[in-house]
Amino acid sequence: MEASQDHHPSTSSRIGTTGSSTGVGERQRERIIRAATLVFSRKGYDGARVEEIARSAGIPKGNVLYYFKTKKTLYRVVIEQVLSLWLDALGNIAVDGNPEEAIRQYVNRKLALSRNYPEASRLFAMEVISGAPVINDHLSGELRLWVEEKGEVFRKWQQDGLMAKIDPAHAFFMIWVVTQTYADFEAQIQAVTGAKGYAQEIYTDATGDVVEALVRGLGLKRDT
Amino acid sequence: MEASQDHHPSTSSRIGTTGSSTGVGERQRERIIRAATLVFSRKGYDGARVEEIARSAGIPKGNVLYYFKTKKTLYRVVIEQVLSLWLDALGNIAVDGNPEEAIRQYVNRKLALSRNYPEASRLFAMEVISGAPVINDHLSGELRLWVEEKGEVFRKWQQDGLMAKIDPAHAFFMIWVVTQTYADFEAQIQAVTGAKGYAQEIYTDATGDVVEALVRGLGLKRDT
DNA sequence: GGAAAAGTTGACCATTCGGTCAGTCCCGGT
DNA sequence: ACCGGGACTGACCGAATGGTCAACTTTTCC
Repeated sequence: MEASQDHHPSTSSRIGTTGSSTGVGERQRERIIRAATLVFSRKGYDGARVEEIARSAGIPKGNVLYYFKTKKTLYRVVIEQVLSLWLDALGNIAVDGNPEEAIRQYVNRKLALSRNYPEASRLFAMEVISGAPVINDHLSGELRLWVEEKGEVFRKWQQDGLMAKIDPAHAFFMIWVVTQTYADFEAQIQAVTGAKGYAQEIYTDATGDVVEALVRGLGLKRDT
Repeated sequence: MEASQDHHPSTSSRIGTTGSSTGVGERQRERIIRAATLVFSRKGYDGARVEEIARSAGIPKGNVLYYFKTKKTLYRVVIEQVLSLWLDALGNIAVDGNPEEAIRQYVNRKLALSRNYPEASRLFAMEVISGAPVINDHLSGELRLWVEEKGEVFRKWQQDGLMAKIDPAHAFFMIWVVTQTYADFEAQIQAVTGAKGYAQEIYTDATGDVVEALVRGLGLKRDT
């Protein structure tokens, strides 16, 4: 909940309302953002059509452009929201406590994220595959710092013999990519497994195995 | 090397030539396919522009449409070529021999693939994230069969206590996604690690760690 | 050498796209 | 009742897009 950078309607008034509704068309804004996330996540920025976003939101195209002056503005807002969701979920990895439990929790948290917001995960993946033209700065800024910081924790664990000696950054890549697979490659997994009730079945089945495999792969031990 | 389904020029004559050049414009065809792979892998089908593909191939747009009647035809050819590359690389996992070595080889083979053909990997990822509208049949057909078949091998290993008890399909997902990360998420990895000579540094550094982590994660043992 | 086939090109067309805009609707305040 | 402004809409515009085509050049084959 942040990231506004546009035009006429925004979080400007909001003070003068009766007190109950938080902004009149604020609902519309979120409707549009939700629809845009969906379309952008499937087609990418260039492939997405404003009118399709509008249709998906159930409103005319003109109305979309009323809230977001340009397609690019809308994309920025959407992807920045997705990114902040992603970064928030990175959260804290408990420095103390035992590594195994810490990572187990972290993995589960990320797994839940891509289960609950698969479109967000896909949009993020799309952006990165496209070369991250929009969020590159965020990646080499905030994310990089986060990795360096948390990487130190990994290094400490490794020195204590509680974690396999893997370049911390690559350990993160491995965790991230594995947890996101089930959202990003849903189509492939669905095709291969022939799953019907995808959301429920797969996640429940896979979660356990995957977490264990990761913990094992990273050689995480319980602090004694 | 197959997959032609278009228009006038194709692998029609080829017999009558002097013997040296295998078709005159056959080079062009491949030029175009290479360029198309690049553009499609960054923008996806809808986002890619025929003219951009043409520019990337260094020829006028009209010439591209001469070899491939429509954008869709070109995309089909390109992605089917990528898919066959992918499926070929699946190759055989040695049924006998020790599991650890078998998977180690398999992972290394896939890792090499995404190092040598990162655009192919990205294009495949894009297609799947978009919902695999074109290759869905292939995935639920050939790929699914392959997984079921090779999954049996995994199950046998598991019964012999040579592999952790993970749903075989998910074991494959894990292997695939980890090996593809370095191609698909290159932008992110580059941003986070600040790597300059990406292609060389990262792959050399990561390969070892990743392979070990996977082998460990899948609980693979050497047959004794 | 010459004609047919294959290859190449820029001009051109219909459609679609992102974005603008004038005008309408709906609301609370006075 | 009336006003003013935010919310909304469909018609519209210029630019870009996928695709066609007729003219032209090159290659192939007898």
